[in-house]
Amino acid sequence: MTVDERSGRRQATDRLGLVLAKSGHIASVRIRKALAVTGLKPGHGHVLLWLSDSGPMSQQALIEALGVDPSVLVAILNDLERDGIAVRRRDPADRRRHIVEMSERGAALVDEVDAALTAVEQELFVDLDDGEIDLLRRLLARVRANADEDACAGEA
Amino acid sequence: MTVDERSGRRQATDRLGLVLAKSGHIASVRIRKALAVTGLKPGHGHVLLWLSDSGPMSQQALIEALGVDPSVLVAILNDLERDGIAVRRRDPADRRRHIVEMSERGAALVDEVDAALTAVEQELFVDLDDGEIDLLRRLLARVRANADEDACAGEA
DNA sequence: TATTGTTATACTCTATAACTATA
DNA sequence: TATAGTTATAGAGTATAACAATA
Repeated sequence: MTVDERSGRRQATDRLGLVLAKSGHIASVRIRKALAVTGLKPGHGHVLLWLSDSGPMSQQALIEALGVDPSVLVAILNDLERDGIAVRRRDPADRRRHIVEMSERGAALVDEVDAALTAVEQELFVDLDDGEIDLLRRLLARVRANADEDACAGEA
Repeated sequence: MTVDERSGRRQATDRLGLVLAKSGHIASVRIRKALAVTGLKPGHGHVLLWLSDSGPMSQQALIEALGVDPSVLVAILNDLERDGIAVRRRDPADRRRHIVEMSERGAALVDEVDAALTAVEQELFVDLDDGEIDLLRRLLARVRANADEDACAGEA
């Protein structure tokens, strides 16, 4: 870490907050471009992956999983449903809830989404070995957990 | 890393590209909120830090440093100049160039920006020790370098 | 009264293309 | 002809607030 001798301040290139924001944005842009071949935007692909991993979910569960605003998820689901990729149906046990489910067409898209993401990751992390990739994943998961805790504490 | 047994696919929570994009966005949001007390937006604060670290710079140099589009930098500098935080002057050696410099008012703001960023970093990285923070910084710097190389190769 | 989902809307950030002036 | 900077504009992503339906 380089520290300026006059000010004793870390340089902008070393501010981890800025570095994380920048590299995250780079990843977002790459993902958006890679997913374009599937006709999906990042949030749409992300929802599809969750439905593929976890099966039918309520919108609330998806909101928590993706960490997005309810209005954002509604817009995503409107698109997915219009294109026949996912379906909303009322939960008979609680008619306020919508259960979201992949359609067959959605299931067919998952592999494309997966391949596009894998390609992006190979580009971005090309010179990291498996151990470093796993390390990065763990460190970022802890950052995310810290942020979630803060958010919960802030709400309470 | 968890792998689904049926599909052999990584779960969404383990896709490093998605994790990086998400944690980066969280950092962006935190930085934006923290900088609000200084009256600056993230890009504006970032420019100010670079001018503080490196002294007067051409707009081209700032464009490279921040990794933004020229039109984005112009908008930022218009704001900073309007608010008396930075000044543009023509380079006498090449009258196409603008040399950008902090004003005294800008210099006075740098410490506030620095403090706001430090506060965000303490929140986000609270449970990482110094070694882990440094590790994360190095890993992300390599990701950024990979992306820059790709971008250059793509342009050529 | 609280919760789930919806709509309308506005704001931030970023990118694209066409332009001016200087070299 | 190429480069530095500018402008206008459009798009993606997100957040806010007010709302309907159900519990």
